[in-house]
This record gives sequence, structure tokens and C-alpha cells, in this order.
Amino acid sequence: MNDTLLDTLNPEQRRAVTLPDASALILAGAGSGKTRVLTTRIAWLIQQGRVSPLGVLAVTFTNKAAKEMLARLAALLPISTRGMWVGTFHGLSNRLLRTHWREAGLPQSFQILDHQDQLAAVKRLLKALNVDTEKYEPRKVQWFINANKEAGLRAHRVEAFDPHTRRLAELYAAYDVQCQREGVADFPELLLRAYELLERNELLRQHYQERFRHILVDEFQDTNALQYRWLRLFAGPQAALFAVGDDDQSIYAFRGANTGNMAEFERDYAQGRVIKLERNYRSHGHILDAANALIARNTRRLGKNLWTEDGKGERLRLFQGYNDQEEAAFVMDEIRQLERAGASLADMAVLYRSNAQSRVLEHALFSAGLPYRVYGGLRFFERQEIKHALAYLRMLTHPDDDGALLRVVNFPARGIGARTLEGLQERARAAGTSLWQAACTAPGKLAPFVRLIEDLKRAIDGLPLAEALAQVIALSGLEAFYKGEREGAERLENLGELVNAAALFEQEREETEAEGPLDAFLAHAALEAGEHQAEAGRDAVQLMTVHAAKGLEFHTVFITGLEEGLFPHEQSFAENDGLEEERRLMYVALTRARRRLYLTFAQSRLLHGQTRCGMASRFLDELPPGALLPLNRSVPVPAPYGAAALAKSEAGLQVGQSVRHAKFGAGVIVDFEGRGGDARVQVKFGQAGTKWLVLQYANLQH
DNA sequence: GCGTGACATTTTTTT
DNA sequence: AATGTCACGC
Repeated sequence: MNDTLLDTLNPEQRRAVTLPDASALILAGAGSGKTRVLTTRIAWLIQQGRVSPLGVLAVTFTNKAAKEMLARLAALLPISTRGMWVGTFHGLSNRLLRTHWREAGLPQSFQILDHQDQLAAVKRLLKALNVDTEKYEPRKVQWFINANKEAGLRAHRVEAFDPHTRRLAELYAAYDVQCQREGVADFPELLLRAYELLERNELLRQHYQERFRHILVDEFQDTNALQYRWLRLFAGPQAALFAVGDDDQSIYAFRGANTGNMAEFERDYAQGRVIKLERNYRSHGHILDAANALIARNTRRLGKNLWTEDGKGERLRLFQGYNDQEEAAFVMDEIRQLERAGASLADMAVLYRSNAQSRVLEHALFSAGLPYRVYGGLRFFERQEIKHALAYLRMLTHPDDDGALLRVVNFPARGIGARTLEGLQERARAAGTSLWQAACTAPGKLAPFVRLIEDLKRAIDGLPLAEALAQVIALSGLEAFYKGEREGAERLENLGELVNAAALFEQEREETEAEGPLDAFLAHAALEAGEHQAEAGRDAVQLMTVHAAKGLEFHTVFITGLEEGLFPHEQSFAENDGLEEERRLMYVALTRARRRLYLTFAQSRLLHGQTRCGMASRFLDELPPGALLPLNRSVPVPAPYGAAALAKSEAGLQVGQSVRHAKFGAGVIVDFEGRGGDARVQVKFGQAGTKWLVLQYANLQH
């Protein structure tokens, strides 16, 4: 058994799997068998008797990755994976907080706010405090709160040197008070609360630190400051931290991921125990050569070079289209040819930098009658009918949840408008109670609603979860409402799907869990996006952003829209290290392909309702020419294209160039459009912000 | 209380 | 082009 576990591993992988009981950093390149090493390591540790299954803590970022890990473990070991702590940061934090809700200062049935719910809560707060939402945009306030929580900072510890930031910190403090009063926790709160719980409660800390002897983390390059501290706290002085990651695939810095964690981890924990997995089992040579050459341009890398024993394979096919439609038509033609040659559509992916680009591609595929599937977009548990049904459920288990009440109090419409609600909120504020309590004590127009909730409570008492949910959907009036809607059929279907999900959830649920089935299901709904929708499993071309493609692989990959300003995205030019992140993104895109890779771009494209001209992405210049196969007759790949390029060369300006304006001062060109007398450039100035200027009149110095 | 039209606002996304 | 937000009038 021991042998079979390690048999198929290469020497580096085996070395990683069989490391002693100490912390280590595994630098795992794309396609190097990262997940395999992680799961085999756990299996090996357990098999060797170095740790019991309950002494393992394995953390991932997505539920999908956690599930896959559990499935692989179950296949490797003759043990039950039930009760093992394998999950996402948020899922595990939730588990801890549900078990120790009292010590954590939370109500037993505390509810989890997803992104939407949180934004609604912030808006409500700003309104209650009479804050000018022009000056303090809800989204920005939300971002401020989350960024600080993810840095591990509570409101009183936020450093604020200017009045605006000070005010934001006050709002952050008020927001936390509101959440506490309502008994709800947003996503970063789960982690921060779990962290603080262990930090402050010595008994609990000792308990968990003694229990978890081996802590393993996947996608370590994506951890933020709080997650890293969370890991360190769980590990304590003794546990072995096994971190697997790839700094070259860090593409989430924009949401707080801190690649610096890897260097810090090496210094503080893994000194001398760093293993690089560089052998790639996925792609042919030309693809890897291209990826290696591209990523080599980034500074501050930990350094890795992928290699394969497979041959060079096909060169990367390069196509330039006249516009986005021609580009899409090309992609479609190639797909059709490949399909005719017997390739599976599901093994082809069309990637793009931003979601807006999918439309043209979808249109082309649709017209051609090729089945396709677009990833991203609205998730199951984020749909309004689902949120409504869940909000009713929340009212039943946790009536003090003001957000849930406001969501359903007048949906379906029952004549409770802004005026009534204002009165209700006023009374709640005066009495210092939740909206629900205020509604119960002075019902007035709200009486029917209060009665409805009470009736629902009685109706579902003792029912299994799925039946209870079906009752709620029927009795709340949601069902009748959507039956009457013209486009309600799909929503009704989704509600049916939700009942199914509840039934499935109850079936699979572990009985050992501390919380009731209702709370558990609501937490599940908040933490689990609800992956698959129709279309899944069918043989269809896969359309997705490069971000969404991370972790996946395909026989054939199309990387589209390779134009300056789009990929790399113009927004990145102004950001610190923005271009390096874009390059890592391109690296991720390249390494998704096993056998065939297409790189396409268009000279002009319709964006935000207007035609914009662009030139070929600099990333194309950064690939080794020998690995490329140009498909157009003339292929001046590095040369600029189109009218806009002309305008630029006329004026001697280009994107990324520093310029000076008489009034606005120093700035950097971030975009341009039009030609001749209409040519305009977008310049980001230090003081004056970002402005569009007509080239003819701007008189820019450079 | 609810429907309508003007208006801005557009990277990437998981939990 | 498309979507969400918001103020306004019925």
C-alpha cells in the first residue's frame, strides 16, 4: 500500500510528500501535480501513523477544491473522511464559530452576509446615519471595511490621518455595531472572528493547536494578510504547515492576496524546506517555452522554469482580425474544423480578459449552432427568488435579522411602503430593538406580515428541511407571485431546484454538526455559490475569463482580445505592479493549454458602444518568435496597428508614456481613440485625476 | 406604493 | 450595448 501511494510520483513530488513533520513550502508550477501532492501528503501522513485523520487541517479557497481533495482522499485511504477538517477558510471558520458561538460573542443562529447582503447592510447604515452617499459611496465603504478586516484591523486600529479616512473608520465601527446587533457576520468577519476567538481564548487555542499537528494549504499565493495570520495561529508553535502555491499564478492581488506571504513563510517557517515542482505533465514544449519566456520578464519572482519530457508539439497559432467580429468568426471556424476532425467541444476553451468580450464570441458560436457554455455570471444562490426564499427562512430561525426582514417584508407586495418602514425603523431605533421586535409590539399595517411569519413558524415546525422550505415558498406567496409573472417560470423552476438542494443537503449532512438543519442550510447557501446550472456536462465549448480558467486545462485554448488596453487591461497601467499581475494572468492563460494554443487579437473592437482601435498586446512581443506560427500573411506582430496607431505615431505618443500638460501637470497616457483631428488621449494626472483630452488642443509636452 | 425614464458606469472574483 | 441606480410623477 505504501508503495502504491508513492509509486507514480516523480522524485520531487515524492520528496514533498514524504517530508518530515515540519513546515515546508512547495512551489508548484502550473500542471505539476500540485493537488496530487497535497492529497497524497495527507494520505501518506495518516497511513504512516504520523497523524490521525482528525489531526489534519487542510485549507483551500474554493469549495470545489475542498470537495475534490476529500474525494481523492477517500479514494486513497480506507477511512471515512467525515469529521475531517478539510474546507475553505470561510467554511472552517464558520464551523469553529458555530461550535463556539457563545465564546465568540455571536448568537447561536447567526447569519452570514454574502457580498450583496453586505452592500445592502452598508446602504442601510449610511441611510440611518444620514451620510452623504456621494462622498461616501456604499461600494467604497464596503470595500474599505473588507480591506481592513482582511488586513486583520478592527475599526479602532485603522490608521486614519485625514478626515475622510477617519470618517470611514467611524462608519466601519458603526457597521460592526449594526452587524453585532443584528447577529450577522460578513465573509471577512468569519475569518477575523475565528482568529480573534482563538487569539483571546487560551483554552480553545491550546485545544486546537494540540489537535492539528499538520496544516496544509492550497493556492498559498492567494492568501491575504488575515488568512496568513489565521494559519499561523492555528499552527501555533508546533504544527507543521505545508504550503503549496505558485507565485507566478498569483492573480488576485486586486482583492487583497499578498504574494509576500510566500517569501515571509519561507523565511519564518520553511527555511531549507522549499521544494520546486517544475516538471509539467500538461502541455507540450512550445507552450511551456512561451509561458517561461513571458513570465521571466517579471521581477520579484521566486523563480521556476517548467519543463516537460513531451515533445515541442505545435507552435502557438497567431491570428490578427480586422475587428472583433472577424476574430470571433475565426475562432468559430477553427472550432468547427477541430470538431469535424473529431475533437471534443468540451475540451476547447475560449478565454478573454473581461466578461464584456464574451458577447461577440457567444453570438458567433450561437449563429454557428455550436453548443457553448459561459462560466461566471449570476450564481444559483444569488438569484433574487432564491434570496427571497432564504430570507423568509432566515426570519424563521433568526427574526432579528433586519436585512432579511427588509428583503421580504413587502415581497410579494403587501402594501408596506417606505413610509411604514420609516416608522418601523424609527420605533426600533427608539426602543433599541430589532425591526421584527418593533413590528411585533406595534403591528399596525405590519400585522399581516407578523401573522404570516408566525404562521410559517407553526407550519414548518417538525417538518424536514426540504418540506419546510416548500411550505415557506408556498405560504409566503412567492410561489403565487411567480406563477403570475410572465417570466416567472424559470424562477419557479429555480425555487424547485432549491427544495431539491435542501433535500440533498439534509441527506449528506453530517449529524455531528452543532447547529440545527435550518441554520446549517442557510450557512451552506451563503458559503457555497452553487456551481452547476443546466448546460453542465454537455459537450460544449467553454467560454470564460482567464481568472475563471485558473486550475483548469483544455486540449485547445483560444486566448482572445490580445490588445494593449484590454490584455493587459488599461486599468492595470496605473496600479502598482499592475502590469506584472497582468503578465501572471497571461501566464495562467497560456498554461491552460495541453496541445494547441491560439492567440488572437483585433485591430478594432466595439467596446462600451464605441469602436476602439488597439494595437497588439505587448505580451505577444514577449513570446519567443520560434514558438509562434503566424496565420496571417503579413505578420508584423510587434508593430502597432490601425488608425489609432497612426494617430499616435503622428503625434509621437503612446500608451504608458509620460506627458506634461500646462494646467494639469505631469501624467501618463493610459488610452487613446480616434484619428487625425479627432484623436483623443486619456491621461492619468497625479493631481487632476484621469481626463480625456483632444490631442489637437491639449498641447502635451513629452 | 409603484412604475417609468433619465442617468451614469462599466477588470478580474471567491467566500 | 447593457445594466443598474435614482428621482420623479401618478
